[in-house]
Amino acid sequence: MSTKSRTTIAEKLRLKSNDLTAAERKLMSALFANYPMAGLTSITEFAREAEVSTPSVLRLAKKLGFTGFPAFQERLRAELSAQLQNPIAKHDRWSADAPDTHILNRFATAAMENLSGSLKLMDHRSFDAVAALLADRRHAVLVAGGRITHSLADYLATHLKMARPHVSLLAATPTHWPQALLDMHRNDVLVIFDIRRYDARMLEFAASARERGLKVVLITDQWISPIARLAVHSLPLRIEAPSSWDSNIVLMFVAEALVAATVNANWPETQDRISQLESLSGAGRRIR
Amino acid sequence: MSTKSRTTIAEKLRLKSNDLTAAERKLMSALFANYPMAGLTSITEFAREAEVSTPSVLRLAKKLGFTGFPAFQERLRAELSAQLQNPIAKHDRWSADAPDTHILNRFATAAMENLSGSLKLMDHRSFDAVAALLADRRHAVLVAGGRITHSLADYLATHLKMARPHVSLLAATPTHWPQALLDMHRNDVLVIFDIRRYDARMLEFAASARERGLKVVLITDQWISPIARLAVHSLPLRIEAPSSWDSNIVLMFVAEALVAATVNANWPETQDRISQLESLSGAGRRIR
DNA sequence: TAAACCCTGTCAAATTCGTTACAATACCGC
DNA sequence: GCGGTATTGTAACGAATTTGACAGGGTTTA
Repeated sequence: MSTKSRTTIAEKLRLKSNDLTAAERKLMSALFANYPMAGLTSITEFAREAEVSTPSVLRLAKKLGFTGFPAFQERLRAELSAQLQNPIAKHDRWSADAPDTHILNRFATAAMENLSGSLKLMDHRSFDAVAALLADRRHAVLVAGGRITHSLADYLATHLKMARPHVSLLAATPTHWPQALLDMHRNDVLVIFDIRRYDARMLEFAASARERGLKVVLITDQWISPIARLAVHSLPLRIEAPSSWDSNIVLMFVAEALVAATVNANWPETQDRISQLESLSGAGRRIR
Repeated sequence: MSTKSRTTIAEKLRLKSNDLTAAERKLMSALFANYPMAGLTSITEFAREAEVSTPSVLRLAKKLGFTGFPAFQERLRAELSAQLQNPIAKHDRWSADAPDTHILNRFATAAMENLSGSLKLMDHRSFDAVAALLADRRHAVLVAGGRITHSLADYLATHLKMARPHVSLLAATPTHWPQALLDMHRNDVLVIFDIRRYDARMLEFAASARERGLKVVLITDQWISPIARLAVHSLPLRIEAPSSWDSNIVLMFVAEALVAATVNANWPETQDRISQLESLSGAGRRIR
């Protein structure tokens, strides 16, 4: 991306260190003492820190080729920002020979940004709390999704069913929703996927579920569905994509991570359950 | 060092995330997208970045308990400064404060490796060829998935249906499969998701489809399903995960990218189709 | 030693920033 | 529907910052 990686301010300073004046050296050493944070305050404070006058700071900035102090500061910020980026974010080329503009690469970049953005947005303690709810076998779990997210709900339910009993998937058709609540009881868990174009009927359903005493867990986007107010835990995620639709990859990411956490929480029983499942389905039909 | 480790702004935000207003969420999201640098510019620029007004920024700062924006900013700088001092904090930037061993971070790493591995494994020309097949409206498309991948097939079919006509999803139950072929003709396209624990019945089904003259497209894992021998195009992907199951995130990635490519290939018609869809579903029921 | 030059700080003008007050809008319950 | 509350943006004000002009002081060179 940024093939033209310009020299950093630190380098520039070292290069020019020989023809710096006394006041400028003071500034340089003050900056290096706490690089680059010292330069990110106001020009006044930076000057006071280095015990020089404000115009001296300005002169240094101009000497380094900037139009003014704000420009100098912006460069410092950019440097730091680049340095803070995820190591993984620094990919040169995703797909060996496809151009950067190829849709695969554009999607890969978006997916990556969504993923790291989501991890920053999401509270890992909420995640742990949700995983704990899902791991508690005393209470049933119902998984719900809207028009787009129904297949995600399906995915989560399918995997959860392998890990524990009493897991069900809410039907795709709203007319069947009320009866789903019939078999759910107080403190059972309802996991809802709801992303923008928030579904009004899903909100109503969540409200009835909550009235019945269910614990509502919400997996939503960065704009956060109104269901959040009813939920005991909300996991907000980033879902932007370079297309007409959003990308639901991070939803699946969370679904998989939740399943893994659930499995880990109760490994012995789960292992037993899985091996039983193996023998049951293995007996049914032999491959090849 | 930080004996008085006060809560970070990131934590404060997450704690309050449930009673933030829409504008405040925009700010939160913008801040996390580039944390904490986004908040270290002027209030004006930060507001513009998040697409809210400057007073909204101020209100958020006050809501978090600061006397004003400069106080808020100073705290961000202090955090950053502390973080830069200890190198350990640097790497663990995935989920702001979760340890590297946390399952979220382990999964994120795996997902990224799978993604970049898949892009290297996959030939982008095959991808383009598949996208072209899906974009050709003269031929119908049938999407199929096995026990685990059925929800992925569902996902792809749901999105493809929005982009073009004549898309169907193969039922989850194998007994219904034969009749699905009845309505398919020569040169129609069959997209199959098949990952390890390859399904023998799916192989049979692919064989009959091919006999009938369908073009089989396979989306599979790095060990490559036997269906590949019958397929005109195969997209092999990496699906390893730090859990008992594989990760199907990259399958969804490919599904989304294929949809985007299909849409792009035929934008005018698709746009028309989507707006028709909008008005139809809007007319059908009014929200609230 | 004196003059020329460079460096540095003080001061004030211009700009930008942060803040407050107020009005418009959206949202909610009845 | 309708009134009340909450939320958001616009506009204006005061404060702080940035910048340019100027003058004092130090150093070098003839």
